[in-house]
Amino acid sequence: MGRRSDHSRDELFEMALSAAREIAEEDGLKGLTIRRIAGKIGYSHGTLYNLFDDQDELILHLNGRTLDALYDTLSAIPMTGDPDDDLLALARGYFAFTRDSAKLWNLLFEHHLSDHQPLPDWHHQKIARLLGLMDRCLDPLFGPERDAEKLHTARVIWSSLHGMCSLETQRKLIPADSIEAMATSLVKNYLGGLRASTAEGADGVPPGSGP
Amino acid sequence: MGRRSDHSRDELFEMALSAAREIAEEDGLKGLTIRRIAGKIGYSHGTLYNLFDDQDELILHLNGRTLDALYDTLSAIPMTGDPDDDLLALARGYFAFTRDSAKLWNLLFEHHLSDHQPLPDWHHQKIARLLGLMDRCLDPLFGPERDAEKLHTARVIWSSLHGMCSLETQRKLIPADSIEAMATSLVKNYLGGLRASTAEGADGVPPGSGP
DNA sequence: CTGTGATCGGAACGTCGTCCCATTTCATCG
DNA sequence: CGATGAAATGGGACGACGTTCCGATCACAG
Repeated sequence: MGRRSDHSRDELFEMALSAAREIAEEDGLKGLTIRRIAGKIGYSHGTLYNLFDDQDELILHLNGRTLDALYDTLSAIPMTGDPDDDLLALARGYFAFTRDSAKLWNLLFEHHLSDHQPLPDWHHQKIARLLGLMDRCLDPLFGPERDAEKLHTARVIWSSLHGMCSLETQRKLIPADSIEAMATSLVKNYLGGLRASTAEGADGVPPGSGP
Repeated sequence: MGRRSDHSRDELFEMALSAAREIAEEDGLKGLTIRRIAGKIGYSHGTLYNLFDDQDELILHLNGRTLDALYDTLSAIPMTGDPDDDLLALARGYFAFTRDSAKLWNLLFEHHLSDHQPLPDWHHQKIARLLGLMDRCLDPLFGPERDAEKLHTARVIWSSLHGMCSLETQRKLIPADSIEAMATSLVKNYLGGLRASTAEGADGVPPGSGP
């Protein structure tokens, strides 16, 4: 019953998160119990409380791993330098990830910290890193002196793609459209409108769209 | 212990959903337990199982009420006939709703039926009704013979707005941009690009858009 | 070899969803 | 009016959950 030297503390940490990932991939948040994770790695449930403060923190770390995996997937996509093509390539990679790891990706949004506690900084940085990938695609469209607009544009596109994935995985956008087609339409026309309005010196308002 | 005629079955149904709504508004999904709902309306927890199959079905009905409330809010917004203005008015109404009823709106997406069971038809119809509001805004942009493109456009915008709300309420889009500004940018430029591409006969939105 | 501190297993507690059933009440019929 | 059956209600029971706690046990320093 006492101390076992089967695994180091770090190994245990990894084993727990790995087991949690497998359970979440299979049964989602509902099946992700402390006791089941502990059973899967051959330890008692009390032991997990030596590694994590509570269930929330465990899931937070699992979500961190999911964000890392998404970043690894997207950052491996080759960029061509064409904003439209590159954004769509990222979108396709994103969609593929949310489909292959649907339950894991859903966990990112199903799980909340209680009392509207803010997420830790390292979590926000993982998100910012993902947004940075989109941001870089837009470099050719915006000069280096227009960083704020570029970031704004990246956020609009990122949020929009997120919404498409969210509604698709929950099957709440029927009759189902192809989200690939939706993303294509979004990128082509949104960037098209953006190019037109900035080319004519307007402020985001395309000419001829006034009341 | 026995039958009470304090309330009819329908009254009980309404009382339960109303109590559930108040609890969800305060404590979200975590606090939404059968026992707490029952306690709030002065009945035992067993009684709720005469009204609902299980917790999932209760939440499903609560979510239905939330969709109804959202529809009532949005359909009361006066329309001008200008697609840009009307879509933005709907977006602002949507944003206001998701902020005022944040926990209730989150419940729409935190809660899943197990085993990827499809949502009931009446639920899908409530969503379709909301989408219809966006669809009607786009009437001036698309002739009556281009219904498919119009619906496609409505879905792109609806999904995008949803993504913005989703990331905002979860504070997962920091540093926070104003989603009102994001929505304005989206609608102006996306519709602008759409107008430009269709005016030039390009295929920004191919009819029957498939790969 | 001995002490000490970290680590582990598992009991305990309160809560949960769900099932079950004796009990009570209402509506209907004789 | 009184009996009868159906519907509804309260609450016990069960297994599972998150979390806390503590005695038992082991690794390691001295």
